[in-house]
Amino acid sequence: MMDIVADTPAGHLLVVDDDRDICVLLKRFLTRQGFRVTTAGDGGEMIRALADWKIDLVILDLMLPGKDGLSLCRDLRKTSRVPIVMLTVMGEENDRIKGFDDGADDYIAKPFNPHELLARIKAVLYRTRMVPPAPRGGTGRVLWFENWRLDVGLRCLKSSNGTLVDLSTAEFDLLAAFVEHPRQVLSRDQLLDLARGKVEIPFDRKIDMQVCRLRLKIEENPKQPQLIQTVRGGGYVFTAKVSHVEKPAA
Amino acid sequence: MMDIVADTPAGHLLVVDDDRDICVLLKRFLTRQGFRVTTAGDGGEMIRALADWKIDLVILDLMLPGKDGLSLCRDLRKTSRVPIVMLTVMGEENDRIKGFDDGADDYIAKPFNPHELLARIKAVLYRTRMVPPAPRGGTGRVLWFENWRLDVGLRCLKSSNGTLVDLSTAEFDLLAAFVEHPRQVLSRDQLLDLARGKVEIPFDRKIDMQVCRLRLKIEENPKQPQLIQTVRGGGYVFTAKVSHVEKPAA
DNA sequence: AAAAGTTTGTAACGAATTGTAACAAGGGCA
DNA sequence: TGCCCTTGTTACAATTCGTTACAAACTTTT
Repeated sequence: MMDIVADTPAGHLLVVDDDRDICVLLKRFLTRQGFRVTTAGDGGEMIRALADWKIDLVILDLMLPGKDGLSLCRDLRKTSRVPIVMLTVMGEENDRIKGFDDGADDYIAKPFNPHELLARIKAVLYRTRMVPPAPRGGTGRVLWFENWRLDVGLRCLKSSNGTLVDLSTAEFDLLAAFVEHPRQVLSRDQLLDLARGKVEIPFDRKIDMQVCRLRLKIEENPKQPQLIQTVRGGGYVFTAKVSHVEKPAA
Repeated sequence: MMDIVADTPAGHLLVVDDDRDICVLLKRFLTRQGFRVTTAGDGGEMIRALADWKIDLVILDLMLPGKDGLSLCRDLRKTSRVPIVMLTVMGEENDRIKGFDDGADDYIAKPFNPHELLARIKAVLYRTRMVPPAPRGGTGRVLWFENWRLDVGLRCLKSSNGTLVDLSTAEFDLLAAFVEHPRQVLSRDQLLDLARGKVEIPFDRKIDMQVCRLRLKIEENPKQPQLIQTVRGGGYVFTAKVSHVEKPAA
């Protein structure tokens, strides 16, 4: 259950399509645009996802194995007010209109232009007022330290030579906590709180491990760490100078 | 030769398209917009251009004679991080999305609005351009005394011959306290305070131990200490002459 | 749904660091 | 010199941290 608290995405989308490729590509694209994306291959998975998460918008393929998208759309509307964008296939004009009839908030024909889909998603989200239309101020935060560029919105870390460093969620959150509180000694409890957003019960050594792993990825020489230094009996400090850069709205 | 300057997002673009007209038109337009533009008609020319110049962004047509744009895109991504904007033809929707999958940073469908292309180029350049990291600020305080160089920012101590002396955190802090208060008699309480930032309760002999250990590491002859001298009944004094040096921006 | 691959958390061991105790050494003063 | 007091040093014990190995929890693939 990955729960991201540090920087909430623009919204949580659910893509329902039986074509795995489409799911993957859409997930990648929309994630890059700042959304959190969950995918489902059929109606069952969709129901489950909707039960498990608070979904802001559903992108629903018209043709699905088992129960088709239209019926799902209808069903959904009976039980929920979640906005729906239907994916239809070029030429199925009738179905398209039916899609509207059956409660979809918008539709888009496959093959589609991802940017157009994005625009529709934003428009629907805006209309339904679930989420502010543009990514909020914090989303585009980009931070520099040493030779690193940390894009909080995109949740990625690049070296200045351009190589992308692969950080897991937990690693990213921890690093973000450090970078956003440079030159402060952060106790393990504080770090746990900052990185997970939760106050965990017992004194743990999770953080130690996490720090160790993080150091392996971002320190030149992990044995003599420059960025994350340990304060015996206190916690850890991030010692680099951090410069903030505000990314303009896309 | 390229310039990394802040005034304009201008840069050196490489347009790869087998359609000579497109190349010419794009070159004219983009040049007017302040970019330096090189064109290539196929993959071979592209490779050569990339070798000859420092290209900031590649505009790559999807359909090319010989090796097509997609494979080129993939290849390029393996060897370089240069941003890529793909040109696709309306209707090649699958390829379009695949372009994303294969590492393009953005794409635009032909026929396109030049201004839209311009906007995409700028956006990609902004997203991907690496700004040199900010120099480390005042934290780079460096202090000299005798034959030693104490880098407070890097928390390391070097001998003038370059050998690095390995100090533990507590040792470093204690030394820093001394070096930053030269020629002052510092009581044990003061030292405790300066080095740990805390006022500890009972009178201890911790400091004595630390001083002893520090002397072993930095004194030529620990039995007859020159740098840290003890003041009987008072504490310790750091007697060396200290010169401050502000570290230049890296 | 099983399997393979990731990521995260636990346990444990070893190493480094720091504090305590004990005693030796040295200084000042009668 | 001999006695008290302070400091230096050694030995040892107690923390604390880094890291490896492994298990549990999740994800993604098949």
